Amino acid sequence: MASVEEALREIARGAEEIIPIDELRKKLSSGRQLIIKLGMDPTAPDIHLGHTVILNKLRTFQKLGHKIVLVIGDFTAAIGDPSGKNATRPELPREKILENAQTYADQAFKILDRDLTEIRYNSEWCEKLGAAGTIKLASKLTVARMLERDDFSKRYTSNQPIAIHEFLYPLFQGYDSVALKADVELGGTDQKFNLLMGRELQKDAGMEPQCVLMMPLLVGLDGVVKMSKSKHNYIGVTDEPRDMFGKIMSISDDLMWSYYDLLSFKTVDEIAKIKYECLNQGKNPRDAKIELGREIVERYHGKEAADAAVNGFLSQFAKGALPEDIAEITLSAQPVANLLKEAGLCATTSEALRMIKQNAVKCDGNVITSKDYKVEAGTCVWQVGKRRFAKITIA
RNA sequence: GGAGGGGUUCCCGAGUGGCCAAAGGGAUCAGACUGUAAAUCUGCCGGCUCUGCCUUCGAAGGUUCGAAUCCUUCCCCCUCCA
Repeated sequence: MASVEEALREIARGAEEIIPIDELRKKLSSGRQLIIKLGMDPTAPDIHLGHTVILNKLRTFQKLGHKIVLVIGDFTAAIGDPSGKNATRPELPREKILENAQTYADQAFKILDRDLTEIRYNSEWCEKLGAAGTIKLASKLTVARMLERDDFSKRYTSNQPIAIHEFLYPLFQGYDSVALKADVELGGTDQKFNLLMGRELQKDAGMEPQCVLMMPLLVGLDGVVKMSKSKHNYIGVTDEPRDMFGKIMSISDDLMWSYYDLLSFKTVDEIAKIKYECLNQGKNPRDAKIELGREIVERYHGKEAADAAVNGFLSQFAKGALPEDIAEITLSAQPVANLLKEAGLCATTSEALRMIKQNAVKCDGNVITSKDYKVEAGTCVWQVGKRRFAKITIA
């Protein structure tokens, strides 16, 4: 059994903020099994690397023997977490929410120990509240307090709509903590308001308030906003190995260091060493990125797939070779633009024509310069841009 | 309930009767340069049977030779007053 201080150091690693740290120390010292809560909003089915930052941290708690409770927000999903949003979220149909929740949980178990994890749906206790309970809950907070929230105040001052039900989200999330008697709740920094709500409601209910641990938000592939499904800047844990690796290779060097800190299982010292080598000893940052990519792909797909992804990448982009498995398709003779559309290389013929005009289309390595290019019978490898390939046979 | 402002192509945002597939910026995509990095430069940026044609400016009607722009009704958002 690790000492309390050791445990605390491990828990605090990479964390943005722990509120309040003294209470957490006290809870850890008590020797009892703590209830660690993580809420999940099942509005999108795929877990991406941004989510894993927190899941990795949950795993740390698991290793220390504490109990993880994943709260699937099937009830609150009807609201949609307004955190960090600048718009009201669309409502999801019930069956879609449950389906997402299932997929979500399955993916979480790529990281978490299934035997030490409990999954609860918050409709279990939220539905029992009924209208009367909800009104009582809503009485705990003032509108002024609610408008202190950064995302709400921004929307409010910029004349964006805020629906009343969005105010209920933090309250229900806080109520989850009451229902579960949570000791610690994890979340991203954007969850601060919601997480603290749990503390307030627990105090109000006369129980020991939970501690709050916030992890930094992982920045998405664009290098600007946080990784999220809706921004299309994410790396999903179910992404194909080659895709996953390619996405990691496409991030900027600055972003890479942030990914190292939040995603790598290497020790802080090991990461510092790699960084030093790149900055002072002429190590190519590309190689550091390859190492990171390999580690992450291996975590979700195994060593063999990781090796294949790395090698495929090197031969395709560093040496200019063709990728290994190119989709094969047989089509009838037709104008080039239509051919590219039919083969799925371009979304529309207009796009295909544009690509041709921009010298982005190649047939067996030769740039196609005219839309009037005569397609001949036989098999050729067609390429659009750097990464779209198809082997087309003209019947 | 009253008064006023507003809904434009992925996003922001110009556009008040023809020169509008619609300025400008962002994102995406492509080309150059590279480490498929970033930055930078260039181009593209509704669709099609592509020197032309078709569909688009909250929705539906209408006026007009011609409407994103004018009129009518409806839907939605915001602000102030009550």
